[in-house]
Amino acid sequence: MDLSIGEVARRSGLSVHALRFYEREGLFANPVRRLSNGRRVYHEEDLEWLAVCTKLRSSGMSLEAIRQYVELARQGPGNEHERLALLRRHEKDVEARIQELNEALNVMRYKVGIYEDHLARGEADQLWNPSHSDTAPPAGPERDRRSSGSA
Amino acid sequence: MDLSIGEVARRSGLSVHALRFYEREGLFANPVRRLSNGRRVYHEEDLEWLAVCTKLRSSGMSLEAIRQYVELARQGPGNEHERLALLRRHEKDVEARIQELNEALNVMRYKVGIYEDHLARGEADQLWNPSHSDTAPPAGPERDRRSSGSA
DNA sequence: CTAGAAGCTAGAGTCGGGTCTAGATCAAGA
DNA sequence: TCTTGATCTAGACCCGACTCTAGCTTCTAG
Repeated sequence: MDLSIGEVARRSGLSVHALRFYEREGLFANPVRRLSNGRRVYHEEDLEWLAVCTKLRSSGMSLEAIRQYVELARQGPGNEHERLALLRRHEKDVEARIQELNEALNVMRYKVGIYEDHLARGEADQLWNPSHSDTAPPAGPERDRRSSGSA
Repeated sequence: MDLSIGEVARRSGLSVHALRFYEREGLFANPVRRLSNGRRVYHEEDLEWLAVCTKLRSSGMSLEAIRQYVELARQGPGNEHERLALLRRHEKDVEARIQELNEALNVMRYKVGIYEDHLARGEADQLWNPSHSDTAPPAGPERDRRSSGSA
């Protein structure tokens, strides 16, 4: 039932380096125990916690925020509202980020659409000429006809 | 019509440092000209290009990718397919990123929901007890009843 | 004329999140 | 026994994207 650091690395997708680093940074929910020879011992629940961690990381949550979260959890019951607040705050951040990405996506799709149109019509040589406006995105920053923010 | 670096910084939201840095990195569509005293001169179109740049940046496109893009554009007509490919590639990346964020969001919402439920029922003291399972997210990694990946 | 703001360059520093190295120890198999 | 491979620690290094500093010049208002 005991897992070596190598095994955990393999199964979590993190490197052994990263695992030791996470430990130093206080990111483990339970302290990592050692064998008498000094080697680290992990268990299934560490893997589960790491899975949660990497999910949070993949959403852009900083190691610092994760550390705060585990610290609250380690203090035991009584601070659930704080933990909830922390999660909710990050939830808002992620929503905002998705929003931002979608906006950028709109701009890019607009530009891609223009490229495709012009290429399809064989007008590509006109397209890259400054003073030929093609850049105003749906709700973009360009304001009139004579601009070359293109490319 | 000429703009100083300070003016451009103010209007673009980038710092003067960043503007000089971007220039060194070859991110300007047109080379930045200088006054006889050595000072940089910008124009409206630079501002427009910077707006596009910052939009791409905000979507996570690296300066390196942006540099590749402007280099293609600077080479003039003939490589439109490459530019299109570059944009499309990044579009795919952004879509994947949004997907990833949404997945993390689902996990977080699931956890937040649990916190709320239990808090509402005043069962908070039970909630943080390992061996009390509450963590399996909609399609998460946990596989059975006896785990403590919680917190 | 002078102070202060703004610009210039080259290069150093920062920060987050790891990654890698050196040098030592330890365990298992041929 | 000897080798191979996994592990250990402390600490150096990396990368991207800036940010800031030092030391100097140049413009502008009073």
